[in-house]
Formats: sequence, structure tokens, C-alpha cells
Amino acid sequence: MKQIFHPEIEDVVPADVFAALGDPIRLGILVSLADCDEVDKARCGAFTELASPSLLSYHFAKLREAGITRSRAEGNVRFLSIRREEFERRFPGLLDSVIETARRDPSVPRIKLDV
Amino acid sequence: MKQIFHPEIEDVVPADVFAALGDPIRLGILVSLADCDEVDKARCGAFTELASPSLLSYHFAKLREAGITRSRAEGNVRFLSIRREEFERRFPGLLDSVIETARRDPSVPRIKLDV
DNA sequence: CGACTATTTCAATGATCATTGAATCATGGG
DNA sequence: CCCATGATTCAATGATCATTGAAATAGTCG
Repeated sequence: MKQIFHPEIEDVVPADVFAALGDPIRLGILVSLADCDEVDKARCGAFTELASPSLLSYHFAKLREAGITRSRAEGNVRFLSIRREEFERRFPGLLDSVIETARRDPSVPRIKLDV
Repeated sequence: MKQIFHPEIEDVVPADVFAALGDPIRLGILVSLADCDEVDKARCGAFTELASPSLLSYHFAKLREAGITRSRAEGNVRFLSIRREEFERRFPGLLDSVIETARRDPSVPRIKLDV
């Protein structure tokens, strides 16, 4: 079982966060996660409408390495979640307005995550 | 006098905004502008501590083309300002939390703009 | 006009990015 | 043990990026 790298939240830097948000697919992943009813229950494989599996994997890594999301392996499957509390502590208010901005905009693709 | 392109605020899209914010120099320009006492009085030439003139020009263009700033030519000089009201209307609350995030973070370089 | 200043543009560089498809790896179930 | 499933990794692609320094542009002032 390979270790999945997550940066310490204190090491996360604004420019890297915004760079990670600067892609429509990644914004789509983020709003879809945010709109998911059950936190921490979103399978990676549920996002295939947004991109191919290998491209998704690439974008998941970007979000994860920017400190925005957390990936958790459970058996065969991986779950994806937003690092809400940590991120809120590190950059108060930021994620809420980012998500709200992305949620409101039709240019951001999104999926319904059935949990 | 060459025309300077500014996108219509309605044409501005979140992913492009975040991509423009995904660079420490550009964040530095933004917070420095935001912390400038007199709005719309910041000369482009006042940012030379952040980068070389030609690199600054490049970053100014990125911010401008992303709809975040406005450039105004006046004689020999160009002035730079944040498109506050328009941007607030387009993406309510976003710019405030972006600026606050950048302002608080020591990884973002900044200058004192004497006006 | 001619020199000077402020700023942009251009061409060139190497680095990183988004994307693709094939290969790999790990797990769970028969 | 074998195979299917879920997901990542790898190699290769062309595109875009940040940076540099030199050249061009435009305005000002003598």
C-alpha cells in the first residue's frame, strides 16, 4: 500500500492554492465534492464524467498536493474529501467564497455524487 | 496610442481568475494595490522591487486579461487599479477573501506604494 | 528635433502543464 | 490462484508559462 502525500496545512501557500484552482476540471471536482451530501464518501471513480481516469488521477493529485483535498484509500477504492476545517483555519473564509464562486458559474462542470 | 484590452466582466470566468492569481508576483501586485491608500493612483513603474520592468509588464497583462485589474495610460505613465465594483458584482465576496488571504501570508511579496 | 523616461513588445530559453493511451499495481471475489 | 475492478503511473505530445535581455514605442521636455 503506497503512501499518499498530503502537505502539512501550514506549508500550503496561497499561490499554489490558486494555481490548483486555475483549471475548470479541478473546479468541477471541488464543487461536486462540496455539493456532495455525505462528507468523505465520494469515490474517485464517481467523477468519470469530468475526464478520463488517468486525467482525473492527475487532477486529484494537483488538488491534493495543493492542500485542498484529502485522499483516503479503503480497500479497492479511494475516497476524496475537502480539507475543510484545516483549510478554514489556514485561510479563513477563502474556500467558502471559492466554492460559492465556482458553484454559481456555468463554466464549471459538475456531477451529481450519489452516495 | 495603442488600445489596452480589458475583457467584459461578464466574460470573465473563475478558472482564468484563479490561474491569474496562481503566481506569487501577481499576488504581490494585487495586495500592494489593495493596500495602496489612494485608489487608481498606482504607477506601473512603482512595482520594480517585485520584478524587472519587462516581467512586470507580462504579469500586469495577465491580471488585466483575467479581468482583475484595469490599466489606464496617462501621458508617459500607466496607472493600475483593481476592478473592485465590477468584480464584486461578478463574483461577490471573492476578491475580498483572496486579498485577505494574500495579505496575511508572508510568502506573498509586497511593496509600499507612495502616492 | 533629439535625448530621456516609462512601459511594452519580441524572440528565445527551459520549465511546467493538460492530455492521451498503454502499462502497472493493489485489492477483492470466485 | 486467476481474474476483474479501481485507480495510479509512465512516456510522449504539444501548449502554455515565467523569465531574460534587447529592441521598439510613445510621451515629455530641453
